[in-house]
Amino acid sequence: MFSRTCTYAIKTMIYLASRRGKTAGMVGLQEIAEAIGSPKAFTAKILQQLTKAKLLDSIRGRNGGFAVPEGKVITLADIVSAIDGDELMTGCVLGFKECSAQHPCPVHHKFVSIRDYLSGTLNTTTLTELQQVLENERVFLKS
Amino acid sequence: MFSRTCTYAIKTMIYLASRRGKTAGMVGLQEIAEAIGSPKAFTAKILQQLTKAKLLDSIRGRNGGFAVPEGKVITLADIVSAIDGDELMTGCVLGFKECSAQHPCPVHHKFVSIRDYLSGTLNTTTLTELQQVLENERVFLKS
DNA sequence: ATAATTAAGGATAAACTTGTCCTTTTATAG
DNA sequence: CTATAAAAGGACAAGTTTATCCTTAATTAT
Repeated sequence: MFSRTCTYAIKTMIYLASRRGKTAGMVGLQEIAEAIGSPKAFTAKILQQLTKAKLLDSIRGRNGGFAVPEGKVITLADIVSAIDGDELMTGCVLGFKECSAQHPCPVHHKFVSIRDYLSGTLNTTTLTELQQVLENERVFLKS
Repeated sequence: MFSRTCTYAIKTMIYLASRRGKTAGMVGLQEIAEAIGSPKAFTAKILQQLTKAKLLDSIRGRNGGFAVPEGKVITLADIVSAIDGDELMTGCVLGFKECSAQHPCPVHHKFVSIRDYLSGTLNTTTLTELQQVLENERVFLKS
């Protein structure tokens, strides 16, 4: 469903959301990679992408690191879109460019509601919400 | 969502289902690849996989080819499972092995119903049904 | 029997994703 | 200022998916 890169991105964002408020400063790459169990150097690249997409703030140098921008509402759709693009949310499951209700692929009508349901969930699920799940329940970010 | 290989497999199966009955004999690789717009040699490998998974019959030599076994009910789940495995239908979207209702990842409760809806659709959608869609409507298998 | 046709299967290549390493840039502590 | 710490960025390596090519095996028409 999502690329592995995207799952790292989602975990990263949830972790950083859960640290927002608790820490004054920024959270470093090292800590993030340990918290979500991801390869450090690869995670650095993903953090760059998220930063370029304005989903994270970053500061270089001593005491630098990453943080979710204060006050910004971020959804799962924002993250997925930044990393995997929105093919999953808007494209045809068989990969046809011209697939539509008027000119459908054979499975179009079977999948359009699944895609909309998925898309709706991604668009309405916020980081804040997921951060609360992580805090309030017996929930993990790393195996 | 699905691998490209899997989309070729689905298109192949729908095409062969639509040819079932209409032709006495088997349908050859060449015709299949043209009908669904896929690379011929690669499609050959996929046909092998589908045959090994018992989703297709194959016959070698002159007048040989492939066909959907007569009388067999095949669902999208059968095809997806044979090609991509069932991670999509049963696994955690973040890739955790130990994710469950009791021990959930942060997005588990958001995605479990999507996964079940998707899984339900795959399991209940039959080739026969899709073949009829292809025949009765203005539907295409190739761009 | 022989030639022609077609799927099966092995080896290899191209493209993309995932992952590492090293250098450069930026910022801060001392 | 200088040394240290951290992100940015480029180059490269490993792994996986997608795709091609060629040989082998099986079947049939002649």
